[in-house]
Amino acid sequence: MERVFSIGKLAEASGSKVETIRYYESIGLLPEPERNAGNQRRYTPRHYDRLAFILHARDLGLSTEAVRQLIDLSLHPDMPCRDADEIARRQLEDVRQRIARLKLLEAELERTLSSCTHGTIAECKVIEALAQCGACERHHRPPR
Amino acid sequence: MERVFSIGKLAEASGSKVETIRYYESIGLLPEPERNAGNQRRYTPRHYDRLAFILHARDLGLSTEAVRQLIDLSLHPDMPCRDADEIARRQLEDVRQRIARLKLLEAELERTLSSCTHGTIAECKVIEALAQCGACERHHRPPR
DNA sequence: GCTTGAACCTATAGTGACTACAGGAATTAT
DNA sequence: ATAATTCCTGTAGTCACTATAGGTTCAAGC
Repeated sequence: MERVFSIGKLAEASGSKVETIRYYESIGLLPEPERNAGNQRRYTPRHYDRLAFILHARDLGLSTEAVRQLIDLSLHPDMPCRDADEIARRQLEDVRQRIARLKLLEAELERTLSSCTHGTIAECKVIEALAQCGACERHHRPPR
Repeated sequence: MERVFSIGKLAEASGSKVETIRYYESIGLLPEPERNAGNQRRYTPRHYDRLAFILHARDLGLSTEAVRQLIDLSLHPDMPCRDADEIARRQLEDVRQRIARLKLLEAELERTLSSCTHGTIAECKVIEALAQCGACERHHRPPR
């Protein structure tokens, strides 16, 4: 007999939530587990492994769609791994862009904050700075 | 007579979209503009300024709720600006955490990719690395 | 003045990735 | 045996938009 456990235990062990697990099942990322006599889900360590994979990949910022692709790939072990590699590479590209973008925002918020002298709203630089452009990336110009 | 312009022109000038502008009106971030004889919205430069403020703050990562708070604050110019300052400060904190988090992910993806030798899926390190923990921050341990 | 096509209108539904709730049934602890 | 907890399904809500349908108005060319 194999060790099985409830959805609550799986949630606890994986650091996720019961609802999230059911959600992953509903979108087909987690296989439907066996049920006990009372219709409750019974999970095996293989479910834990799959869930850990999903959670980790999501944590890394991959979309559920990317995760689905990786799972599909892993079910075809004799295919070349260029595709999995490509997914990771695209993700790295994306992460780097997000970092660069956030650093701009950080600088602008710092600038915004350092100019605040804690007077009244009327002379508050935070709101003023937010109303202006600074290192802003959107391309717009006031209507003439 | 004041210069007025259509929602399309406002979208173009601000670098946003017609639908987004109507959405901001619907959630009360943008005041309802006047309408012309044919029920079409006519905007003034003041609308442009407000919209630019919203878009810029959103760009900086503020939630629409935070933007709403800032707008409310700006309508009370004689209040102390500590509140506006606090909103920006919380946001900076948040941005810094996101950067730190993304840098961990970047390192892990780099590690993942550098170990890929382009064999078959069966020996692919990308999927393997994603299944494991590395610099992962979620707290979980396999079920015993 | 008329026609055509672009831009506008409202209302509703869809997105992603969950989260929360209602109203029960099953399990576990005492 | 009873009470508390956990589980079930199904539906609706979240955020910040985006898209679509089906209709009206506007601006330009003839």
